[in-house]
Amino acid sequence: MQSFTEENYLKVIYHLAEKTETVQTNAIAEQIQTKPASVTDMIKKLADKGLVDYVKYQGVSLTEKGKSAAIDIVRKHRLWEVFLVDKLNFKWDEVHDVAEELEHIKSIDLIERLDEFLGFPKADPHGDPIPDKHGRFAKTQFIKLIDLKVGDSGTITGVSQHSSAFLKHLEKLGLTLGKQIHINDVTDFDGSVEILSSEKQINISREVAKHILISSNGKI
Amino acid sequence: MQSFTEENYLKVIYHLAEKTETVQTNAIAEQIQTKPASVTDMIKKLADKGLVDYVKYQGVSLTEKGKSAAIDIVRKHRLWEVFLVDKLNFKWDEVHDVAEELEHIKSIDLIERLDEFLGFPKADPHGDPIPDKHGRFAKTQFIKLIDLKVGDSGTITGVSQHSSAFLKHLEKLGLTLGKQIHINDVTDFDGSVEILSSEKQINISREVAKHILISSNGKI
DNA sequence: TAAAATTTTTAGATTTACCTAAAAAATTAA
DNA sequence: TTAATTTTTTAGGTAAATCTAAAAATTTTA
Ligand SMILES: [Mn+2]
Ligand SMILES: [Mn+2]
Ligand SMILES: [Mn+2]
Ligand SMILES: [Mn+2]
Repeated sequence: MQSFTEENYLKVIYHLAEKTETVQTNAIAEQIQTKPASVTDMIKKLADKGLVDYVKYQGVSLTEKGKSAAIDIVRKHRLWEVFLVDKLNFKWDEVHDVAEELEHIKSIDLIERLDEFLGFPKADPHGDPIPDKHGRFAKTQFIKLIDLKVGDSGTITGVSQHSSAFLKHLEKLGLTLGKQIHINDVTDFDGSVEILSSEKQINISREVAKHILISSNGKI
Repeated sequence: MQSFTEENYLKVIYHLAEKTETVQTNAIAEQIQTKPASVTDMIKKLADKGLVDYVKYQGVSLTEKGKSAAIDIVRKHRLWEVFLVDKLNFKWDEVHDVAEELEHIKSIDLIERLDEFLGFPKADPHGDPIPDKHGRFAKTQFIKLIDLKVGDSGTITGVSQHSSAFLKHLEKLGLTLGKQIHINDVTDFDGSVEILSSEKQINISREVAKHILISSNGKI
């Protein structure tokens, strides 16, 4: 069994490993909001427990055991987010911090029953996939909105930025999960994107377009 | 804001104070499963924070601030227990340990929304009253089953022992919350009680009878 | 490839919540 | 009302998770 703190390290390493094979001390420190020296200490501890592979100065990666522990925490986090949105009527920008706490509750029974209560959801309120109880989940193939071409269309199925500010902004623009969009134009001047959604013309900045994930249904 | 550990101390002191005005160091140690020396340390800390009144060698009591913090934790504990039983189909003997963890989740919003989702319940699965958001709740006037006389009858509305073994035993006897009971006889030999419930004759030991709480409707 | 910059680790402290052992105070019994 | 017992506190220490400052390794730049 891992401590609250160890679990947070595992989860952060797991997410960082989605970008780079081996994860750097400084990157972990930034995510955990702690100092690199503290990260080194904890990495050693996790290595002793067989949860990460670690070579001094070379970065860390999760072992199978560590990865499975991390996925378990991700599963809990996302299921709790679904609970908060579907059952307690939280907005999608309000759930992350509470889920950060709830994900550490230790009870296998609890999470299996919660999963059932929620109807075995496949994705959380931000479109992220929810691993099943064996840690299995489909690797979703999303395209960033920014990478679509003029004339392409698709459905918003995820976001790659979970900050409240960003999510509130999308909400205001009406760009929520499940919405159909069509690329009308890309502005030469600033790279901003003109899209059509729910029969409305919306202009979004490059920065916003980068973090909207689309399951494309190709050209109309 | 209190730490997880401080919250546990406050809650334990609150419950112990229901029996004795001022709470002893050893009593706290036993509940928290720790050593008296550790309790003394923590009591000093709580006193510094203005959560308890403490005179060396004289025991502790909660200040208004401490009491309100304790009631807040009790509220959370009991609401989560209702959630586990009503929504996730846990049995009444399975919820306590999970609720011990859930009660420490920090989010005012979460607990208010949970309360609403559950329909503002007034009592938890063991019949214990749930304080409202201002910490107010009716002091329930229960009578112990053991204190009833032959010929009395009433409704089971609570238990004063929350161990899984005890609750499972009651379940098996069919003595759950809301059940009507009638005292048929008290055995001279061992003080065991003959009761009538759901048209069945049941014999319960003194020990069991001590921990069943009845809202009496007097003699039939 | 040597110097500079960056990243990572070590060394030594700190804080929180514990512990054991021994001293002190309070309570109970003789 | 002493003596014995019990309760509580103090003193001194430990483990987990932090920190700062400085040293060491690696990477980048010139
Ligand atoms: Mn989240
Ligand atoms: Mn999410
Ligand atoms: Mn309980
Ligand atoms: Mn209860």
